[in-house]
Amino acid sequence: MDQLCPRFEKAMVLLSTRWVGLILFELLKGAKRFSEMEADLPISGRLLSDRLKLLEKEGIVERNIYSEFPVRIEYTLSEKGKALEPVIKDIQRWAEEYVSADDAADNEVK
Amino acid sequence: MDQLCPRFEKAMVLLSTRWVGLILFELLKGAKRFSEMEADLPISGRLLSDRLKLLEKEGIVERNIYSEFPVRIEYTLSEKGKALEPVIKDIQRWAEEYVSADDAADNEVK
DNA sequence: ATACATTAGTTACGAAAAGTAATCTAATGA
DNA sequence: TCATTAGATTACTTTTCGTAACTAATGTAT
Repeated sequence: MDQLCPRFEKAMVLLSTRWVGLILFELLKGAKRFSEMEADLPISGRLLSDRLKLLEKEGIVERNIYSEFPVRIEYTLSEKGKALEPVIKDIQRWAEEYVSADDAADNEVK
Repeated sequence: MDQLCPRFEKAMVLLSTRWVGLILFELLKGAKRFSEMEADLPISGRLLSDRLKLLEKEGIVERNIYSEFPVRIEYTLSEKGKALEPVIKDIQRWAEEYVSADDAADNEVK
């Protein structure tokens, strides 16, 4: 039995947190507002708020406030966040090659 | 608001399932028995059992029974499972570069 | 001044899911 | 009968989730 690298384990736990992957995917496309993400992702406002706070705390997401009318708040990826792009891209490639349309349907139907 | 690709969403949900990443990491090192994984990973037997069943159902993990004394059961990655290696490697690289030792400590201390 | 609209959350709370440890089952050979 | 491996089951606690209502800041209309 060998030890897990603590940094790896930490990364894994973070990235395994529900919705974190999808939020990263969303932000890789560019800056997003709270309400845009809420509309795009199958996630409630409460959870989205929780996750954004978590990702901000971890230095992965940045929160920018623009004092316009009405107030506009944009979320973007930090350098640390952008560095996760290869992970997301690999998952996309894998999904295209190995996840069948039928498998994917399981998610919807419930 | 654009639609999420169902295959990608399915892959993301699967890979975001708690412990799945660590189990894949473990199996990328080679065939493992139930008790080895239980010892290596911070996860109870019940959950390990659940996750292995899930991964087997998804065609990612294979379960091989050897009728020896005592019975030996080994888990290995299928081709579909091995194809996830780049994802895990990317996460390792990212963790080494961006997760500080202090951050990693958060995981342990609780 | 008062009331309303807009964006971005927060809070409260019950329901559901996930977590654990400990104990039980089953197959097989010594 | 006991030991070994693998896992299922039970009983229980903890965490997480989703809905819906509420807050806060700011500008606009009356």
